[in-house]
Amino acid sequence: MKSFIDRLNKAFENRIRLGIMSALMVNASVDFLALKELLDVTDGNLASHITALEKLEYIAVKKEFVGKKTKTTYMATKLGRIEFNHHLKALEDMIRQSE
Amino acid sequence: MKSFIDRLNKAFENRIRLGIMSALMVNASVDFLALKELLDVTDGNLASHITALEKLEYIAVKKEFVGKKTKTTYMATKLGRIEFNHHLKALEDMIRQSE
DNA sequence: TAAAAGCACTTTGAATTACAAAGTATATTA
DNA sequence: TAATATACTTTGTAATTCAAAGTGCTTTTA
Repeated sequence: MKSFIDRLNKAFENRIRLGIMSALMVNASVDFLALKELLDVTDGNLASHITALEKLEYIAVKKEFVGKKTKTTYMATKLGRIEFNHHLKALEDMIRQSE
Repeated sequence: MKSFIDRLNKAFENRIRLGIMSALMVNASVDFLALKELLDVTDGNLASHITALEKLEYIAVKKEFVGKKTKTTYMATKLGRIEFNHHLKALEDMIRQSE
């Protein structure tokens, strides 16, 4: 039998990654600057957490041109949504010690 | 205005400390061995997380004699319960992006 | 039009955190 | 009495997190 904490996803343990995912769960897409302001982090720090979530394929990046400038937006992938919901369920179960 | 992630309590970011607190929220008291088995961690690791929560006065230790042997049990303090509930509320707010 | 500033990063290095393993003291069981 | 168990502490390392600085491009400002 798996313990409660093993069902928690390590990718979402960090508050910033949790914040990124939360933002991308309620908003179809969010850009870099908005995330940076929402989470109040340095851009280097944000970029590295974004990269971590990207590598896991929990979030996807879209780069498009607005005139000559690139605009980068992020969104949760299907997998990311599934895993995040699992994580939340595991959290809930642990807190309520159900099962 | 405080961002969502600032309202999360760093003490509860780690999964093991989160697990300890969860266990102590639903059980009046839990002993070392039970926590160790519940969380499936080495005793050194568990002890250090317990110490961290103790220093913050989120949990309290009770040592009593059962015959000649000491029995150690842990329980959440009033402060610990308050802070944990705040943390859960902050988590919820962040996930639902309310406020 | 040259300089400054903004955006979205990457790289670097350092501080913090988390962890296993080993050691300790006491008590119990074989 | 030797082995095992409990509840730790100590030590050292590995992993994680983070700020700061640097980069390349674009836009704004003087």
